[in-house]
Amino acid sequence: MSDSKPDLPDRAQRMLRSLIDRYARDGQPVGSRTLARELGLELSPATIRNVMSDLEALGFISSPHTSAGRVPTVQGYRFFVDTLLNVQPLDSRSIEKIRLELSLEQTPKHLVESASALLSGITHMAGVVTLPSHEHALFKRVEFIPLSESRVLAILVTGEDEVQNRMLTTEKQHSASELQQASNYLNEIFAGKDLAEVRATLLREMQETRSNMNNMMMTAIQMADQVLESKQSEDFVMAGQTNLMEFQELCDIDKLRKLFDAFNQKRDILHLLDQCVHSEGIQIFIGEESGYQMLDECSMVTAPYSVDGQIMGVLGVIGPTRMAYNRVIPIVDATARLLGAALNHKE
Amino acid sequence: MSDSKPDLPDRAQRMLRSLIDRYARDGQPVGSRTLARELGLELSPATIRNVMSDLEALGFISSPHTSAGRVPTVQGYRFFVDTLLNVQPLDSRSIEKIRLELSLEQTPKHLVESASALLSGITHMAGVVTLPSHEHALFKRVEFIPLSESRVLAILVTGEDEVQNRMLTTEKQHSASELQQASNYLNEIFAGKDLAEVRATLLREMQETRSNMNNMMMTAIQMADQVLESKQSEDFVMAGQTNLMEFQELCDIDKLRKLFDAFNQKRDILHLLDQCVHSEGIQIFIGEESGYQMLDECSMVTAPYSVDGQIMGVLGVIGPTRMAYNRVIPIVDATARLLGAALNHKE
DNA sequence: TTTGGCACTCCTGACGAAAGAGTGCCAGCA
DNA sequence: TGCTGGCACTCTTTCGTCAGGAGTGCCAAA
Repeated sequence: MSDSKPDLPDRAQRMLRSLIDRYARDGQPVGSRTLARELGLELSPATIRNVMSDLEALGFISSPHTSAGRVPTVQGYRFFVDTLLNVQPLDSRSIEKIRLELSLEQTPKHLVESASALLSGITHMAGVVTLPSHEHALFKRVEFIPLSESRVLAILVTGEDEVQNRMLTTEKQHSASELQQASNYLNEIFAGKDLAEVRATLLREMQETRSNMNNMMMTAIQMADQVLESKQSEDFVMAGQTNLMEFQELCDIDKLRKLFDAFNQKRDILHLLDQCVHSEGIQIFIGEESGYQMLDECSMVTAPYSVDGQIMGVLGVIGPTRMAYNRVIPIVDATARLLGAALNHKE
Repeated sequence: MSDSKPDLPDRAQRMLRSLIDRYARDGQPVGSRTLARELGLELSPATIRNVMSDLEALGFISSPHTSAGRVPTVQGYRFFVDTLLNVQPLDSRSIEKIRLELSLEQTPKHLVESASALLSGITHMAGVVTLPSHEHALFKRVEFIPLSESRVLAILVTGEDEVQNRMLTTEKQHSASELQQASNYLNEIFAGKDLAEVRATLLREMQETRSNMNNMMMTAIQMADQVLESKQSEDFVMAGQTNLMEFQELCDIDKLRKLFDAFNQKRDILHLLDQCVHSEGIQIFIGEESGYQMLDECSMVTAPYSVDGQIMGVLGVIGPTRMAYNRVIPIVDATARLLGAALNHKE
């Protein structure tokens, strides 16, 4: 049964699990007596103390001061999460609730907002979802609208009628009909193709000798290149930040401020989320592991979400390190799947 | 000199002003001795006490408990702001700094963000700016792009090349050329007109007998109506929320949470800002005056900003009730003007 | 009208004692 | 050898008390 990691006796494992469990519930250091009761086994506090001493020696728990109970360390959580966490799949009622909620939303943007609200609502922590990447959206059509001598408005319609506007500045002036021809040309050859592929093709064409290209094609390709080059700056949506104020470990106004500043700045959080994009499944940062000081007492559980096997973005939950990982992980996991599915339906 | 409000002796006024001033600085109740020193006049604390007693009777100040100093009440602030506040215009260096900062931004959206960052940065409180209303933007052109049987993408370009997308659903299917004709027609007759005016005209046309209208015109008008009807939901941009955590009176985690929830929800704040749109100048809500509980210990100073005499939106500052109004008001005022001017230049 | 004086109230911070929680260690027991 | 009860010890938390400080209100005198 227990494919126990090297040399941690079964009993110690169970105790670590119990301690983490209890600490998750009330955030107080757990003492030997409490743990004895918690554990249910017929063991005296003294025995528990011996094992706790071992766990402390291994660096899995520590006590804030001599006469306090023990608290899991980051290493303790890491071990717990990596080797002795067993996650049940989310119960079907919850899944149905999420699916229903998501099914009400129409646009990807709304879906993403709804997903982050769900994450925060269900976990009582902060939910975060990156906007779906457009990198692998399908090219549907493009239109060019001349606005002034040197400015052209490009409208790119992708996949499920997602629209993006780009303002282009051109050296020479293009007539409306020229632009019309260009867009017709592009729409014809690229419709239904993957945006990344379209871009690759464009680059290739621009490299090749231009002699055998007529004026119209030149225009078309140059403009399309401009449209595609400005990679949509990544962004994310957040909900339930204020839930984090409920946890005593974050009630310190100074920590709180650092945290909220990070949320507003977005840059650091985005960077962290980026790291999770290609993690192929649940990713967990515990406390200081993230490398960002403002997340010191926090953990982040993320999962990428994808459509048709293509990863579109990441979603997750940010909460105190003592969060109930076994509860949060299935929620994040399910939400990622369901968001992917919901995006797929609209597509 | 002093156009003193009925029956408040000059000296009492000066004392109230001093007290408010001092309280703004360190947030502690002000006692008679402190005030005596603060005031500079050669008056003994006992005298001060007598006058303070009068001010308390008038409801302008109150003491948290017997042996504490006095604190201005909401009525006290109201009186102060209404009748004995003299605001100097903002010094020209600060003005230049704001102007410069705003001049770097290109789009209205960026301008608004920059303005709110400036407000929060200069005042060390929270800055808030509503997005400019499009109600009176100028119609530049509209394009219709058919996407599927019943879905048409409408692109509305206004004023200084601001672009809005709308997805329309139509009963009957329109061909590309039909749509082209419709947009040509609309662009021809409405170019350069005020959006509100355009909408009014459209409504009128729809009322009139439709017999003398050809198919194309019908299409055009119906579609245009759809484009314009969905009034852009108002929104605002905020910056420096976390500055508010610095003030002890807001360090209570519970108050803080209510406040930040309100910021995230946006609805209530938006409603408040709405009330300020047509106030023709600086508007100040002090503490509970706003009617919203979460702003109990807070005040809000706002000013509408306008372009060519048309009010485009509101901006302001949210901070603790004890903020230095005489410093904040000129900042809000100047920023409103400068934002208006900056928007004008881009237009 | 202003002022100094005085008694009074209330908060605040310090100190110490007691209580409580938890630990480590040790000796005894199965 | 592993578990247990017991015990001394440590450290935090809580509570009450107490003194000090800040501020008030009132009164009588200038």
